[in-house]
Amino acid sequence: MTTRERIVTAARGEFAELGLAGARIDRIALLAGANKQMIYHYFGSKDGLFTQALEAEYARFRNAEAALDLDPLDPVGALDELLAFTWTYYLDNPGFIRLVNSANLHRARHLQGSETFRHVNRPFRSRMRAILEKGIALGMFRAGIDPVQLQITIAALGYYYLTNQFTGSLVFERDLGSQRALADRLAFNRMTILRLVCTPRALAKLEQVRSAA
Amino acid sequence: MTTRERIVTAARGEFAELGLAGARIDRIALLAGANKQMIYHYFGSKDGLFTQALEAEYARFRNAEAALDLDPLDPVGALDELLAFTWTYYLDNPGFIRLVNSANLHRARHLQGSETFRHVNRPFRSRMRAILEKGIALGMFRAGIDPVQLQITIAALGYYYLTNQFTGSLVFERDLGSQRALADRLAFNRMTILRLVCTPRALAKLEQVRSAA
Amino acid sequence: MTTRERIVTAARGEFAELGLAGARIDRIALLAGANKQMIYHYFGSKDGLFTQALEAEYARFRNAEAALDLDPLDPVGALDELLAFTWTYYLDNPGFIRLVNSANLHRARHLQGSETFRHVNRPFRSRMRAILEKGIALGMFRAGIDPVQLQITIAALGYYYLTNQFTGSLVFERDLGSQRALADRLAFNRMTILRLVCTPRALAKLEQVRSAA
Amino acid sequence: MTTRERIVTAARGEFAELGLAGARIDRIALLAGANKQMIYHYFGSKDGLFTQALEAEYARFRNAEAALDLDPLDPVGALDELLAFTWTYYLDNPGFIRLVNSANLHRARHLQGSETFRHVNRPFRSRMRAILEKGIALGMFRAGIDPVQLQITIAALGYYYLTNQFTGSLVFERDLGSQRALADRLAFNRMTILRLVCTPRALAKLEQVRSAA
DNA sequence: TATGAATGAGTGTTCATTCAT
DNA sequence: AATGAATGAACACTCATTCAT
Repeated sequence: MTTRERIVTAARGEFAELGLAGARIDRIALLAGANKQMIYHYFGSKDGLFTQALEAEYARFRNAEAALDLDPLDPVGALDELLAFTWTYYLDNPGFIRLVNSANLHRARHLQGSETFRHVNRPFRSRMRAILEKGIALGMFRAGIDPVQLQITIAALGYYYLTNQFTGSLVFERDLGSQRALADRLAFNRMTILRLVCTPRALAKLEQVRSAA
Repeated sequence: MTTRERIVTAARGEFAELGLAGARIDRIALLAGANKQMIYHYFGSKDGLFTQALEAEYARFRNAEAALDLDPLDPVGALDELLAFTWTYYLDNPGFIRLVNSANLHRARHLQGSETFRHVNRPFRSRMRAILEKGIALGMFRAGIDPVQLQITIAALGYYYLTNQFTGSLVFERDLGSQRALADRLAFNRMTILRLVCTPRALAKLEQVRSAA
Repeated sequence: MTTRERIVTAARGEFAELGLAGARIDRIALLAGANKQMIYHYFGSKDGLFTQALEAEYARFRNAEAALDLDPLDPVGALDELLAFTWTYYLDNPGFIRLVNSANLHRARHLQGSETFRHVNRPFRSRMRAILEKGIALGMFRAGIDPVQLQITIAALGYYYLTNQFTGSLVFERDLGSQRALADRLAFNRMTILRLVCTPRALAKLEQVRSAA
Repeated sequence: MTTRERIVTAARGEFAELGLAGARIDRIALLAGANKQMIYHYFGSKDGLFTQALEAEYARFRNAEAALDLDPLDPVGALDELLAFTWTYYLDNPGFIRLVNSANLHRARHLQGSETFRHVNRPFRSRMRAILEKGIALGMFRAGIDPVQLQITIAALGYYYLTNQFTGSLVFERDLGSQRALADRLAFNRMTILRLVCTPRALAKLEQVRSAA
């Protein structure tokens, strides 16, 4: 790994853990095994580094998403897979949601001009539309669902649960982070999405199958 | 308002805007029209102030929620009202979700020992259960829905959309904060929750009513 | 002395010795026996401190100048006294000319908006005019001499010699800073000014007196 | 121009503008279109470069001065020409006086051992003596004037005015840098020098000529 | 209850300089 | 002759916190 890459990696961790204001340039340099000045050489400023850490984090997420092969699946399976992938990615990469939160604390100002960010996110907007259309054609999905709202909803169900699990665990006096709780939540989210998207008939069939199992 | 109250008010704003690390004690004192030393006198430290700002913010939210009179409503109406209230509260009090995010960035460490926090949140856990049970009894709601998961889901659908509207607007190249977009989202969330909770029969009736209108 | 005064005193020395860019805030604080933060508390920035150091330095100079009692002297004596005072002040306060040089390196930008600076310098512009007029009335001074040019010239003769004595000593391979050299220069400057200002008749008389002595 | 020359040229500008401490090696390299390392290769250090920039600056001045052909002029004309040249050179090369000031801020330490500097300045010390002697022989100049003091005085009258024009303009609330003010100053300096040097008789004749014109 | 002065440790950033090629 | 990567020490400036009153 080049020095530059090591710095970005360290930065992703530090910013995710402590936010932009809480992160320390010194610590990032130390973690990256690099000199502090190199950070300024490559990224210009703490904000510049934050921008690039965000870009890198998003690129990783979108690359993993792109690696999903949904084509062989039927629409319900594809939706399911997307939901599961999103959930699992959030779980396995807690830094991602933390960084996204930090980006939004600053109203995404660090990504405003970023071509990289735009470019990395664009491909994923047509995918959901295709799945929905296929499902409608097969009579499995209800018509009239906005793919953007659906995508946001899939993200929301997992993201909110995980990012707010700490206050949530206190509010509900229940450990939202246990293995059991996590599994339950995934199942609940699956149900939420299917009931939202599927036609009553398709839903009935799905529930028959499940209760048979 | 007492000096102490003015400090907490200023702190809620400052912490919401900039996070714990980004907030400045000096600025809070200035905003509160108070002496810096007063902050230490009343709250001991920046973290102590952060804790109390969080407690106050949550108390406000729960008080507003408590003021909702759901009793005269049928279960669907009650659920609807709860959803709308949550959404509207988030919209009107953007500081709330920003502060909660900051609390979670620090893994809710500042609320761990807080009796106030526990006390303020407790009443609201039985409410959802009551609504669900009433709905089930009337044949309107499906059985087997975990009230905690439902409550989390209602929050998630609005919270995620609003807190991530900045990155979201860039990702989807669509202004998620416009009046139109906000109204659309609320409608979408209502649909999501009703399809999740209602029996197929109740749903069909609801949709009949709506298409008639 | 208050902390504030000690800081200004230390700053005058440090800036005079090393210029604005070469001066070190740390060292000024140390020299002043003060905390670094106090400098920012009182002066806002290094540039702010530089401005106030300049103002203080000029104020000292103008105060010393104001203390001169020229009224009992005849015009030649007054001019002489002014010349000698200027020279001696420069010699005894080498920081003054060094600081003025630094101010001019920055094109006096630090004094541009300074009311203090303006206020401190204003009284001294009418003094020279009065001396000249008195001398002309007595037939001792030539008419038509611009008091501003004269004042600048008096300053120039001493200032340039002293501020450039280091390169000058190398250029002329002669120690311009020795006691003897300094005395010679003052005498030379006196001669320069008198020949510039006095009428031939007054000059002749002066030279008679001197050669008699 | 060789890289080395481009570096020295850039350095003269940068040091003149910002002083030794304010100058930036990076900027000099950039301005020179050279690599930073080249500076260290050729000059060893920032101080080394400063020394050579000073030497080059002085050499340019002395070369221009050497190009003056004073021989055909009478002593008054020669003195006049020297005064005008000095003034004009300062005006056209503001970097010169700024650099000399910087050299003196550091007490000429950078030129202490410089053979180049010594060598470049030596020829000019006999010139003034020759002019004075010629003037005395012709009965135009007073005897007993130290040529070194005279040379310093000629420099002082222009140099001080120009280098301190920024504080001066504020002190006198008059723009010392306007075309008009500059012309006035040159005339005043000419007068100062002539009255200093010329015999009363020569002066009287000069003034007759002028008032006739 | 309130205040202004003071502080030590640190914060992002910059600098002249050197290394490896 | 020339370069890009790297560095350690320092830089102006800031912060949460405490002291003295």
